[in-house]
Amino acid sequence: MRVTKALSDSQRVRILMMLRGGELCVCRIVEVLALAPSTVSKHLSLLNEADLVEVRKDGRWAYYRLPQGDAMKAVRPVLKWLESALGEDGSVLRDADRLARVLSGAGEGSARRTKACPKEC
Amino acid sequence: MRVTKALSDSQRVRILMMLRGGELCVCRIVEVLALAPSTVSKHLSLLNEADLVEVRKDGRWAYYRLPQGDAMKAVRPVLKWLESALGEDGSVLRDADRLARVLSGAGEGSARRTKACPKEC
DNA sequence: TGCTAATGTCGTCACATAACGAAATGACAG
DNA sequence: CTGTCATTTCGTTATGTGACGACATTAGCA
Repeated sequence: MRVTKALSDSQRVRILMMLRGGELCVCRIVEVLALAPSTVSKHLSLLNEADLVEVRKDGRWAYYRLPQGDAMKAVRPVLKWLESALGEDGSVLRDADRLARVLSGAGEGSARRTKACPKEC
Repeated sequence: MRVTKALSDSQRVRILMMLRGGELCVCRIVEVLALAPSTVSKHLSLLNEADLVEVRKDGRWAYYRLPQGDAMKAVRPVLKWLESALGEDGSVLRDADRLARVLSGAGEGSARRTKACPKEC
């Protein structure tokens, strides 16, 4: 039930869909979802408990990603189904858009953020 | 989200698992789950809205079953995954047991209930 | 025509959970 | 060591949801 409960919230599904493109720093997810950091953190920890995401901690930053290796095998069918069920859903598409803008560093003073969160997250 | 929300409750998952063996009358589901009829009815209507079950009304009885035909195609992957994830879960196994006993008409005064709900549901 | 029985609907209550802000944690910079 | 920043944890509040019982509905039967 942990998995289905984790999937029963739309914000968590949005996170999973965003992670299809690769790992993301918490702060970027916060930016895209426009929720309080503490709220996003809670969602991520629920997804983690359900083994739907993995964490990689690097310095002060935490990077979340879809499961890799063996763990991926268990989760793959679910993700595939999610994707087909709502892969082209409105909010998912909008998130992808916003994420692209966030990753390219739009809206900030200078051209920073090459790929990962540092420098300037 | 309707589907994932429908799957996020354990009673509803129990119902889906029970239906793998074929259609069931509401009263039998009530008997196995040991919940109030109104509660079970609500669960069934949620599953129905999520297109995870179909209804067949016959006289005063309502028989629920997993989707057939085209609808089945959309739901199949989900059911397959559910089955592999918790097909041999404790409560699911216990339900199968109780269901078998209910269907065979154990615990009643006489030998009724040949296959469908009438006579004596 | 009424009666009975099986489902479904509605209102209510208790509890789960998503959201926030405040404070704790842990890591790096000085 | 101290300060700062990203993240997490904690406590609170508002809303969502599962459970029940009471009642409405509908189908068959006397």
